[in-house]
Amino acid sequence: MHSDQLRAHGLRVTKPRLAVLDILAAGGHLDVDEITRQARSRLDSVSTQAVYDVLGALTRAGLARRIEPAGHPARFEARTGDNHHHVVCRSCGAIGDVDCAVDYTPCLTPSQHHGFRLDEAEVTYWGLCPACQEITDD
Amino acid sequence: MHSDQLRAHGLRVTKPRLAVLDILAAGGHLDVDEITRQARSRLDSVSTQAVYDVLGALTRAGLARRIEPAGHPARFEARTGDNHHHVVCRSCGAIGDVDCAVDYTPCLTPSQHHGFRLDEAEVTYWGLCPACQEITDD
DNA sequence: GGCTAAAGTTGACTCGTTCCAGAAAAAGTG
DNA sequence: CACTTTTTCTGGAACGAGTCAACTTTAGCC
Repeated sequence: MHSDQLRAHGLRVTKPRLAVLDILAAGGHLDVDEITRQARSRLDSVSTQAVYDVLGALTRAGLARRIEPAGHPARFEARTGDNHHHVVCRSCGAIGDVDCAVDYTPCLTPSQHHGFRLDEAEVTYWGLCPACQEITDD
Repeated sequence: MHSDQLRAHGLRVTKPRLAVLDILAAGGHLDVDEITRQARSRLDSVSTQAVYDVLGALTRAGLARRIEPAGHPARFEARTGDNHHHVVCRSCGAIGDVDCAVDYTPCLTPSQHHGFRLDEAEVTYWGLCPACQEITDD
């Protein structure tokens, strides 16, 4: 149950949180608007702020992951723990998952690090999704 | 001369464009604010809008590259043509360059592409820059 | 030098997001 | 069950980054 997940991370179990967690668990990369809409269809009502709060809490707890593709509103996905990456459509912002291409993460070991203490390597593939290709091609 | 670069890309040579191109050529990863400030110190005056327009034109022409780290304002760098990546400080947004770790770009050939037509692979390393480490550590 | 399209100016405005206050409602604890 | 603390609510205001639109200026070409 998702309630256990919440408790395990020291978060209180509330309806909005369960709803959002449920929505994210269903898969996909949703923006705040979409999450809010879906949450409202499950509960009688949820405030926009509550959704932002919940997403913030889940992200901090590591139960959700925030994806912020340049030029598009932020999206969230259930964090599966694996180190996967994303394909983003330049035109509509659609997102797809991509497993790390190589076994060993070439990612986390850059040649130079300028003294930075690194904690994550993010890979984003940019292109056009099938739907947007059709529109552009015609 | 930078005027030639502009002309070569079909762009008219104007004072704001030369100034911005000059500033970028000096190196670094600057945000619009900083570019505007530097441009104003070279010219009598430049509108914020003009700076955005110029940066847009330069980016479209391939003379500049836009970097947009999640949670930080966009930054621009002179495009050197090589396929390098960036280290970004989570705290202050400072950016450093990193050459592609591997010779063959493992980057551009993800295992799955969901039908997307890809044109770029972006790698961002997240961490704390030396300065911010000190503040956090203490 | 004069013409025309491209580039710049100005100011209002959008968008996604955050913050704020105070009141109400739940959740966990003893 | 009563109590304390967290979370949520309503609603509004504010934010920074960036965009739009109408008008003026300027670069490049004859």
